[in-house]
Formats: sequence, structure tokens, C-alpha cells
Amino acid sequence: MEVDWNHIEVKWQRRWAECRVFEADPIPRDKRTGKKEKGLLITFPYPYLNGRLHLGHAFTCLKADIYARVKRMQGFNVLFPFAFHATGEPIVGVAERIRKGDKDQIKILVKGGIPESEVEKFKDPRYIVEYYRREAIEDVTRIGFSIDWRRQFTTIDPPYNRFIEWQYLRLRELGYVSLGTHPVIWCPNCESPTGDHDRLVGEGVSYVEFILLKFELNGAFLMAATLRPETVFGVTNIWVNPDATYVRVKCNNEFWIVSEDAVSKLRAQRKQVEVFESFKGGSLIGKLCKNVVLGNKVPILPAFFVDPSNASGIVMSVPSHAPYDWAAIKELKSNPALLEKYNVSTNMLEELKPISLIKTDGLGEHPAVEAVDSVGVTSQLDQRLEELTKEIYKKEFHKGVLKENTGKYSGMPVRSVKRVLIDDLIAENKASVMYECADTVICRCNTKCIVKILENQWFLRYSDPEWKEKVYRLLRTMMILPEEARSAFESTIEWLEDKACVRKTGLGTRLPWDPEWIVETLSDSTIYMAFYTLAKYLNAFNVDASKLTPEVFNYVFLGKGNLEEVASKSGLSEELLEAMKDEFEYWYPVELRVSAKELIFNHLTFFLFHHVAIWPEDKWPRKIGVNGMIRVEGEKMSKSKGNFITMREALSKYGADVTRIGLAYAAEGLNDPDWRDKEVQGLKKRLEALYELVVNIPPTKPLDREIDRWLRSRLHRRIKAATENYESLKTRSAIQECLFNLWNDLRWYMRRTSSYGDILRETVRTMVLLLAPVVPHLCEELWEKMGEKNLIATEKWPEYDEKYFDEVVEGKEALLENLVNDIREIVSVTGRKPKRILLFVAPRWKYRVLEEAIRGKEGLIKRVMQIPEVKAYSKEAVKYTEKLMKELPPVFLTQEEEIDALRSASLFIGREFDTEVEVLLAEESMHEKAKVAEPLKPGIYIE
RNA sequence: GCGGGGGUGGCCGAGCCAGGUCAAAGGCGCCAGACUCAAGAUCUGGUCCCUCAGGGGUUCGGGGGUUCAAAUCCCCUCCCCCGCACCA
Repeated sequence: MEVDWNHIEVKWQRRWAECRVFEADPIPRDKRTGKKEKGLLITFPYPYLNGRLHLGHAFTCLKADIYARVKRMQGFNVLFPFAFHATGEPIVGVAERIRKGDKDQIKILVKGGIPESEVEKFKDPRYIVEYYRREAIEDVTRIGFSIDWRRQFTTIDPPYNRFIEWQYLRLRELGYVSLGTHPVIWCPNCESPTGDHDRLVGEGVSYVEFILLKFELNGAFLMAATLRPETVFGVTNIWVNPDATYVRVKCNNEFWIVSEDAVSKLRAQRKQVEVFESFKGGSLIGKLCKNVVLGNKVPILPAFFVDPSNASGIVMSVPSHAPYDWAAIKELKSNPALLEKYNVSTNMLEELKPISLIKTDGLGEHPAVEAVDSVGVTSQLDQRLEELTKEIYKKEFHKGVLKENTGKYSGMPVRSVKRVLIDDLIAENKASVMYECADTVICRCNTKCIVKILENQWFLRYSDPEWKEKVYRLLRTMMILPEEARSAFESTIEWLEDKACVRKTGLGTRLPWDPEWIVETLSDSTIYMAFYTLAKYLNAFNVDASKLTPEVFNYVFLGKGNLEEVASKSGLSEELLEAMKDEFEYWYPVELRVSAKELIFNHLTFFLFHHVAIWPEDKWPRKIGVNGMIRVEGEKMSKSKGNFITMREALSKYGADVTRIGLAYAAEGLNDPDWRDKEVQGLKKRLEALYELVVNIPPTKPLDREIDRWLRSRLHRRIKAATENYESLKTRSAIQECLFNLWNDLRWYMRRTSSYGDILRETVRTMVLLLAPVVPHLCEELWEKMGEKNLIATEKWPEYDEKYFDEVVEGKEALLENLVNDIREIVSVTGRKPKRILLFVAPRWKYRVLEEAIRGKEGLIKRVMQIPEVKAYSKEAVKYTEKLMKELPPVFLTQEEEIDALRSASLFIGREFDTEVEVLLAEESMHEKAKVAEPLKPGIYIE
């Protein structure tokens, strides 16, 4: 049947709005009596407004909406608010690019469906926010999310800024915010950290810590950069690039020699650097310098693999363990002309002997020498050296142990010596540290990035062990859906270190005590769920942001301060303050927050940190739901792949309910939902069939036969399962239960009987109720068609009663189902058309044996043989008993029950096979099939 | 590399945490039959292999082990997804 989806959706969305069903207010204090009078606050992370909402947003938000709708029907007062995130750089970036007339940016916008006339206005970031906010509201409404819109806001609204100011003042008071100094990847041109998304080249690249080891030459130190400081014990020489420019500088009261390129980097890393002279690397070659760690002298030699733009541009040579070094030595040996050019005697080279200092199982005395020689590398610029280096380093790092020639470090595993050694060397002033990008990073502005140590930045002290302990405590009491995600939270809490919470650019709230900083986006979205409780009043009364002083928030959120005083100081009325305070206390804590799994590692965990910091335990969140990442036709959804689906597109193509069920059925738990058009179309057909089913319910009458009780039993089990699934966000399983499985039950029922009991109508009715959270528009329509007057959105959720669970009746039906299948199999195997079917019910004694077997396997044969009526069949009885020892039937019926089930179903079975059925007792027959009859497995003979 | 989650039949996905009733729910797809003038929808059956009496055989990324018994427990290995921070 054709369903006019659009008509239905518009009709009910209008009705919901008229009735204000989703606008939730606290129940007046004096009427609150129990649990259900306490509000449930359900939240979805506000989306960032740099584009339209897409299927990924819809998926996550739908999980929350379905939960909200179920809880609402269960009689809870549910608040499901929505807001918008605008803090940060990207929106400003778009505006800036438009202002500059960036063609690509314009193209992106137009392709994203922005009318040409609007593009011009996108110069203003606030306009962008406003534009996408309007669009988002339309989409969210059209998909039927049950939002209380009175509470919406954006994170750049002045009242919100006041709120964040309060939050950070509070955190600072509590000692959770402090100044810190940390290295970052930095663009010298933009003068700001270069995040992944800001990079032209080098996505995912982080920095590495080089150790600069000192090699003394004429009162200055050549600073050799290494990632393997432990190999200082095996240095045979120093490498410099003869063509590169080096400088002698004064750095923190010492003279250093480094590459020219290193100077600005060292300066960015808090080093005072004064350049005295510069010269080519070639002028150093052939000289001897002193290894400060060991005290011996080693020569300086030329090498072309040395990159002056990497770290200090000076490398120490450890030919035993470093393939590059050995390759370079080999090459020099074979190139006397080069040596001559720099006046290096061949003797000097002859004296270079690899020094082994690490012993590793599976590797020889000089791993690098062996590796290089065996693959036949002859040039230091050979590509294969990179691979060999990695291979050897990996093995040595994990399994290597330092040899005797490493002094006090002898015997230590490489893995654990590193940190100790570095700390020692630095303490002894024999080494220094220099950070460098692990690989080339180029900023969007086309500038090569360096590592800068940022000073005096504000940090959230997530590393604080006491803070962490509190979060662990919260986590233990929280429900994590699904449970598998819990360990990710645990390891995140453990792994988390101090995090910069401010930036210099972008939209956002300025730090109240240090206004040159703006609170960064992941740091201003941690406790804002509390803001929804106030936003209703701020919006309704258009409250002036300047009145929202820290005292106001202290009073409302923490109950601190004196009402009169706060009122007079802020200029807000006492009534309003009281109302806001009550509203907050009514809705808080957060009942459920749903987000995608990639956010466990920051946003969701920060959410926990900030709550435990600011509020006492009774305001800590209760549940977190985590879900997978949307895919489209099996592929990751992305703009570049061209398979990006906005909510708008999906809604136009499929309509709200079909989109909803498509998403809700696509996945649950941590699994990634896969949006497949065919699958969604299948679900659409199914919904249309449901419509037809409901509209054409056949007449029913009050009947209470076994088959009616069977359907009731199934129905109640389905209600139980569906409810539990919904409550744990398992929307797929819930739909499975109440749409597919219940439908199959119904089919069986209609096949078994042609006169329908009222239970049929009740089942259909319940089905509609159970599906209402997923496909609310359709269900409202069906509800009305069934003659109901109330909105299904606030209708009472079906409750199950275990007293209707009927094992015997279900057992009987299972017996029949198996029996029909068996008969069918026989018919198909024999290819015979049945003229008559004889069914033999097993003899009584077999039921006695089965009964005993159910009691336990212990001494079963003995026990069984003590029963006289069994003993009479001892030989067969032993056989049957042994069979039962291996495997018991899944249900148990008495002989009477089985006879009854078969007799009353004989017409049905006959109908299925278009023949006659006779039910006989094995006791009274000599037929061969009478002998094989067992309880729950009647003998079958087909004539 | 490190941390987290996964790999099941043509596809999607349950099941594994508490081993047996698992050849493995359900959906999609496909095949056959019923209904229909016909199509669609719906209903019934089939969809790893073999089998003319309800049976048997080989499957749950790959390899090994524990057990009377493993998709389910243990070890090793390969592959996929998410995150690794100053970014929404």
C-alpha cells in the first residue's frame, strides 16, 4: 500500500508543536513524590556549525531521541534539548577565505547547497553560524527529534560566554587550571600551533625528542643529535655535511656548533642563541673532537646523508649498530679522492673499527655491518638503509641488552636504559634536548613547521592523580552502553596528560583573568548540559548577559551564597534565581549522553573530568552511550569520496521515518552503521506492510484457546526484550523484536487458526506502541487509525507480565513446528505425496525416563531401572537413557500434554499437507514407527 | 609503534562474557510454489555438500592447544576500524 509519508510527517510534526509535547518543565516541587517525578535529562553533543548536519549526526542523535521517547512513554518527565557549537577556528577560517575571495572555498559552499546569493554573506563568521543554525533546526525538526527548542543556544552567545567564564574561574579556584610549558608543532608564519587539519603535508606527524650529545672541539661543542643516546658508547666518528653551513653560537653560556638551520629552532625551544661565526661543514672535516661522555677523541668526517635541516645537522657515527654510518664509512673507504679533498689521511679511516655495545638475541656482533654487507649496500644514499635501520632498531630496542663497555649501564635492557641515561647525561651537563618534527610538516600557509616550546599557556591539569581518582570513581558507578566501551574510558583516563585549554585565535570565550587567551573548543563543551536548564529562562526573558555574574552561577548551580545578596548584586529577581536553581536541581544530573566512539578519547572523558571537578556526586552523570561511525554502502562517509549524505538529502529521499528506521536498524553498540540504500528500501516496504496490517486488522473476538495463550506469551516476552534493548540503546535488536520477530509470531498464529482472538488486535496495537520511538510519525498515524485519541508520543509504554509467559504452550507449539518440519523433510526426501499421516506418541515409560534425566545425570541408569514400568523395557530403556545422557530435548511436555497438542493440531497438520492425520499411542501399536517415537519427537509414518 | 574495538554462511548481522539444545536467530538478496488478467505487495517453502524416512559430512580470518564436547576458553599469527592531543 502506498503511504503518503510526507503528509503524515508534516501532520504530526505540526500536532506535536501545537501540543508542545516535547517542552518539558519541572513538575512543581510539592507534587514530586517519587522517582518518575524527577526529570530525565538526555543529551546529544551539540554539532559544530561549519556545515549541514549529516547522517552521522542523525545516527547518534537518533539513539538519544529513541531513548528519550521510550522514557517519555514510560512516564518519565524527559528533557531533550539541543544547542549549537561555534567555538574554534574552522568557521573563522571559512569566513576569512571567503573574504579573500578563495575560489575553492566558494566552490565547496556552492556544492554544499548554499545559494550563490548567500555566499557573499559568509564573510561574517557570525552569519555562518546563524545560517547553519537555521538549517540544522529545520533538519532536526523534519526528522522528528523530540526537542525542547526553548532551550537552544550557541556557544558564542554572550550568556554562554558568562557561563564559561564562571566555569573556568571555578576550575582555577579548585586548582585544576595552571600555567604550563609544552612543545608543539608550530608554524612560524601563522605564529600558532599547527593542528592536523591545518596541514598541507604531514598529517598525523608529531614531534620527537632528539638528544644532543656534546663533542668538544676547541672549547666549543659539536652537538650531535641522536634518537639513540645509548649508542654514545660505540661512537667511532662524527658526521657533518661538508656542503652545509654550520655556525658557532653561544647558547646558555656555552659555545655550540650546529647547523645554521638549527638556530631558529633552538630559539623557539627556549634557548638563548647568539651566532658568532658561520662556515661550511667541510672546514671541520679531519679534525678530532672529544666524546664528552667517554673522554676519547674521534675524527670528524664528511657524509652526505646528513641533513642540515634536521635537528642539529650533526650526527654521531655508530657503525656497529647504525646502517647509515657503516654504509658511509664503506663509501669513504672506496673513495680516496674525497678523503684527499678534505685532507683526511686514509690511516684515519683504517683505524675506524665498529664498536659493538648492544647484545641482541638473533643479531650478530655488529648488526649494522652484517645487514649492510649482506644486502650489498655500497652507497650511503641507498633507499634500503632506512628499512635496515628500522629493523635493527626495533629488535635492539625490544630485545637488546647493553654490554660491559657501557659502564654502569651494562646489563640493562635498551628499552629501560633510555630514560635513565638521558636524565643522567643532562644532569651531568653532557647532553641537551632538542625537539624536531618526526617528518616534514607544512602548514596550510605553505610554511615549513618547526617545534616550539609554548610557554605560559593555560592547561587543564588532567594528569592530576587525585582528579583522575575521582573520575575513576564516577566511572565505576556509571552505566556505559555498550559495556565494551568501558575499557576505552579507563585507558583514556590513565593516559590523559595536561591539556592546553586555550588558544589565541578563533571564536570563543576569553579567559576572564587573562583575556588574550580564548577557551579552546574541547574545553568549553564539558558541562554545558547544565546550561540548558537556565537557557529556557535566559531566552524567555531575554536576560542581559552582564547580569550573569559568577555569583549567579554559584548560587544556581552550587547553592552557594545568599539569595538576597545575589539578587541585588546581579539585578536578577529572587524569583528568577530560585526558579533557575530549582530547574537545575530538577534536571540534573545528566541521565544519558550519547556520542560517537571517536570522542571517548577526549570530549566524553573531559565531560566526566569537569563534572567531578565542579559538582558533588549527586550531580555526576549516570549513563554514557557510545556508537560507531557511519558508513555508506560499506565505505567510510566523506566529502572527498563523494558519498557524503546530509540529513536534508536523506529526508528528501526517504522521509523521516524511513531514515530513522534505516539508521536505527543499521547498527548498535560499537559497530559502525552502514547505510545501504537497498536495506533501507526493504525497511520502507516493511513499514508499508505494517500500515496495511494495522489498517486491515481482521475482526477478533474474546477467545482464550491455547494458541491465544501462546501468542500472549510471545507478546509479553517480546515486550520484555524490546524494552530492555531500548533501554540499553540496542535499537537494532529492539526493532528485531518488535517488528520482525513479533510479526513472525503473528504469522504463525494466523497460520494456526482462522478465527482470531482479541490477542491478535492487542499484539498489533502493542507493536505500534513499541515501534513509536523509532518511527513516531507513522505510529501516530496508525494510532489514530486504530481509533485512539491521545498522542502516542505520550501514551503509556506496554508493560510485560511474566505470569503470561507460558512454557507449556510454547513447548507445544515448538513441538508442532519441529514436527511439521520433519514431515516436510520426509516428504521431500522421499518425494512422496502423503495420503495419510500417522503420528505415534512415545510410550509412557519414555516420559518417565526423560523426567529422571532432567533431574540429573548422576546414576541415571540405575535410578531409571528402579522404576518398574521402565524396567519392563530394560534393553530399550538403557539405549534411550544413554541417548539422553548425551543430549536433552530443549523443552519438556508430559505424555498427556503431547497427545493433547497433537490431537488438537491434527487438523492444522492435515491442512499443511493436504491430507489426513491420525494420532496414535505407541503403546497400542506394533508399527515400526511406534518404536522410534520419543517424547517431543513423535514417530511419523507417511502412507 | 602504543591504547581500544572487531573479523561468523551471497551480503548485513545475532551468538560468544556464563563451552553442549549451533549448520548457527533475524533482515536483505536469490530460487520455487500459492494468490493475481498481469505486475507489485502478501503468504508458504528452499538457499554449505550428500541423502528416495525425519539422517550424515565439512564450516564460524589462519595455525596450534585445553576438553567427552569450541563460533564460544587459552597461546601464536594475519587483516579491518577508532584514537594517539592543543583539533572539531
